[in-house]
Amino acid sequence: MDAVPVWLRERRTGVGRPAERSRAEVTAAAIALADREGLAAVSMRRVAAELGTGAASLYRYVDSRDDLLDLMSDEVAAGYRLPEPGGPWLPALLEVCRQGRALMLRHGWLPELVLTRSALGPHGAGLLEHVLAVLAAHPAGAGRKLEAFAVMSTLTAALALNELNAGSAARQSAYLAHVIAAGRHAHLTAALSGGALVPAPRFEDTISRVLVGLLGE
Amino acid sequence: MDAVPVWLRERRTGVGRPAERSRAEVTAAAIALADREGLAAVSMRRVAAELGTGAASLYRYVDSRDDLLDLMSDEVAAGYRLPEPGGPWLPALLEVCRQGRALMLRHGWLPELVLTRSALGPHGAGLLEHVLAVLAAHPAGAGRKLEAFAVMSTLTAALALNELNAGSAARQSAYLAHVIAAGRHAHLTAALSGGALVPAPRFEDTISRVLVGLLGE
DNA sequence: TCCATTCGAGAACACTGTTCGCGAACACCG
DNA sequence: CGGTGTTCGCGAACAGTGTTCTCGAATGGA
Repeated sequence: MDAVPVWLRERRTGVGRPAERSRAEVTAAAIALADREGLAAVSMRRVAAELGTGAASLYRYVDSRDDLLDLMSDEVAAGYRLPEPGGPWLPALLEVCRQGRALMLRHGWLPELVLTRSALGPHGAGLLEHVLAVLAAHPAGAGRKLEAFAVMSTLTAALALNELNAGSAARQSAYLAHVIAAGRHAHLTAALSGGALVPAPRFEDTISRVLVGLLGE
Repeated sequence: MDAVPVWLRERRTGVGRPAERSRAEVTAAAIALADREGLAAVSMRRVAAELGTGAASLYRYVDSRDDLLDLMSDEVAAGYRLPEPGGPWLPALLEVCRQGRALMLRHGWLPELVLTRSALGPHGAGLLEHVLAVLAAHPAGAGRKLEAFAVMSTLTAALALNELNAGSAARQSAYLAHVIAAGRHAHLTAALSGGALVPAPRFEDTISRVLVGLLGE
């Protein structure tokens, strides 16, 4: 099997008929479509239609739909604007998470990709490099630093997903209301009895606490 | 729109032709299929074939495939064997995570469902009730306790997913090796130069640190 | 000019989730 | 016993999906 990731299969030399489009162009079309109609709308046919071509043509640029999804993830990761590493590590990592959250809220389909598929391409590797640079002076081992990166990504995506779904959570609370009405589950009832009065912890506070727990003060 | 979750739509009264199967039977067939061939193999036609019926028949028990996925998640959550709440909260929560991890390793399709869809049914609500009971004496607010539950679930699922994908991560490391060979990314190179010598932090240690960071000592 | 090589894309294949409609099966009622 | 109301089973169909095959068209280098 050739386990070559998308990012290593490069364009052939200048021989033969030149391509009318680029991989970046296909990726951009897919992102635009996902932004507009969600990840489920990103089918090969619809992306191709977005470009005014046939579905089969996309396979000249991409091996599969999954490849295209990986390209989309990494392309969005190009949007980070990170300062030079330096200074205390916690604020630096929080800034990474803040920007990650902003990117995910702008592209509502991203959290799902980040959570279920963990492929990092060039921009993802650059982000990881930045995090490791920020933690360069930290005494923790490499394993724990890599884990901190994974936890940061996962939690940022999960919290962003919660924010995005906050509107359409009627189904959820409908059933929870029923559970409360049933009488059992005293603690659940107490926790939710405040209605919307339950103060949701703020994003940065949560991430901050988790990172401090993981890496020490 | 009737935003009624699956768990509220109950069987009608004893009038009319009786059903030949039960919702639990359909759920069990779907779980068996997913255990054997993965979540992608769980199509309405294949689940129906597992039961020896036609695909359309399943819609007598379930409104959609998504409903069936929610039923599968909650059914697995019935597998928790939780002791009576009491004693210090940290070991009690760690026990929950340990069992969650075991369930997810046994059902490799579960992490994806837990991460992307957060519907909790009867057993999920029971689990949340247990966690809240364990934290009953804890001074944190309800919002933070609910968040702790979400973080526990998310992190357990994400770490289990990593373990499950550890074998087929050749693609990933192939590209990272290329990135290292490229010369840039000094910190990434240093972090991974140990090869397999990088000690992966242990599951319980990670979860423990995160929970302590979130909820205090 | 020729040609190896690449690209574009229509057609086809094997699927998918879901709906419609009809015949069959049952519980109840007179 | 014969309806009758209601539900169930499910074949057929619809609108899509990812992917492969194939072949004509386009190109740069010789």
